[in-house]
Amino acid sequence: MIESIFERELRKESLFTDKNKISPHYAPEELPFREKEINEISSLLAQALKNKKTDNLFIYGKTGSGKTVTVKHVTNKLVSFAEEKNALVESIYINCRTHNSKYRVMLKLNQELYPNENFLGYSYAFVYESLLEYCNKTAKQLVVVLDEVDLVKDLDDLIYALCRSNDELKNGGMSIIGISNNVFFKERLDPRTKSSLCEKEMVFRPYNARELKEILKQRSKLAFKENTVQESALNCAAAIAAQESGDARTAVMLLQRAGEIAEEKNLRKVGFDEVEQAKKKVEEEIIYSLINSLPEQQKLVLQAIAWLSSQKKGVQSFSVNPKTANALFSGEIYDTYCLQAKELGVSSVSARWFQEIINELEMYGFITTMQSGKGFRGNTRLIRLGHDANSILRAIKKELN
DNA sequence: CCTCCACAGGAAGCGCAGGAGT
DNA sequence: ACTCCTGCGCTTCCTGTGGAGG
Repeated sequence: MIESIFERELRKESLFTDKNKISPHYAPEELPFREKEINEISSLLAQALKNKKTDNLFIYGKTGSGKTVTVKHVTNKLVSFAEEKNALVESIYINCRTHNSKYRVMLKLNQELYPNENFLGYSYAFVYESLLEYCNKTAKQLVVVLDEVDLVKDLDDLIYALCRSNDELKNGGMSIIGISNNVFFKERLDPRTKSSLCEKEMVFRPYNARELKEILKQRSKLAFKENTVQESALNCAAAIAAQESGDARTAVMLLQRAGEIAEEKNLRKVGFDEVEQAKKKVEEEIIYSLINSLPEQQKLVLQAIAWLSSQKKGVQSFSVNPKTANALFSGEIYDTYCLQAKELGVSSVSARWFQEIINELEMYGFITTMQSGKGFRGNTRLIRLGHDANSILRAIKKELN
């Protein structure tokens, strides 16, 4: 029985030559349609090779527009070039989703710089000092890449500390590259932080359908066997991803899943239909992985929001203002959240902390909020779900069993 | 105009955990 | 083994804001 399954799987002819190369994590050698950006970042970072501090750079653009992969590409080249020329340059990449406070970022920096030592439990001041010491001792230029920088809670303090360190250092220096996919994030920054972080700025335009198709073509050559991917599949995946705000990650995932579906069906080629089928799968996967990383209380609040918006009936019919159509008041969300938590036998947080959760959910892009403005309940926020309510409910249910 | 409602968000502080110093 | 320290999630308390309604 089991052997026959193994047997069948073994005999199945794979469509892939190297499946890894069509996964969203794979960084190809060539980054099409980003030559201009690569050149700009390179000439900026070249200053570090001359042992000068480079201007801080702030990059924003929607998800899947190639920000992270471009920056990583350039910094990798920079470091290997520096090694060849004996220049004192080091680059550190930090994802602020997991390192979301100035302390955690500092900690991570030190752990990268001193891989054999443990800094857990030391005070912030100590960790900061040891970072300075590293620069002073080695006289290196550090390029610190802060990905998803908008998720750092005390970002003003962090940027201030990193910038100020340059004044305290006798040797070496520190430059920051901040990456964010939140367009409004910059406007909310403290003016001082803004001016120090955004010395140079870059916007990554989303890819259009034609560019996405080229990217997919390039990737499919690497990952699939020859002539296994039909033109129609590429077109379809590119079109879907272009609609989803030009996200190359989605495009690549679509083709990957479509390939798997085609294999399951024992097809020789990946076509239009497989991509169509992959679409639903990918959408759910993206939502699921986003929700997966959320703490329990945030999941519960999100569940309440999703539940309310799926239940919402009739109310929007007499809301004259299109701004408020389909939107929820934070008060009603809090009540539902408390109720649902009680039903599950879980404790709920205070109304104050609930506000913070709403803010976090907004930062992660699950919801959009706006000030109520004229005509509605004074000073309150209108909250709207950014994704399909039912998919979110399903994903959370899966999470909470 | 005044008061109340419903909310946003700042400030202070509390308990816990994990580590350092002794 | 103990005390002290720090970060962190969270609560409590408080002030501010703008519409609704008398």
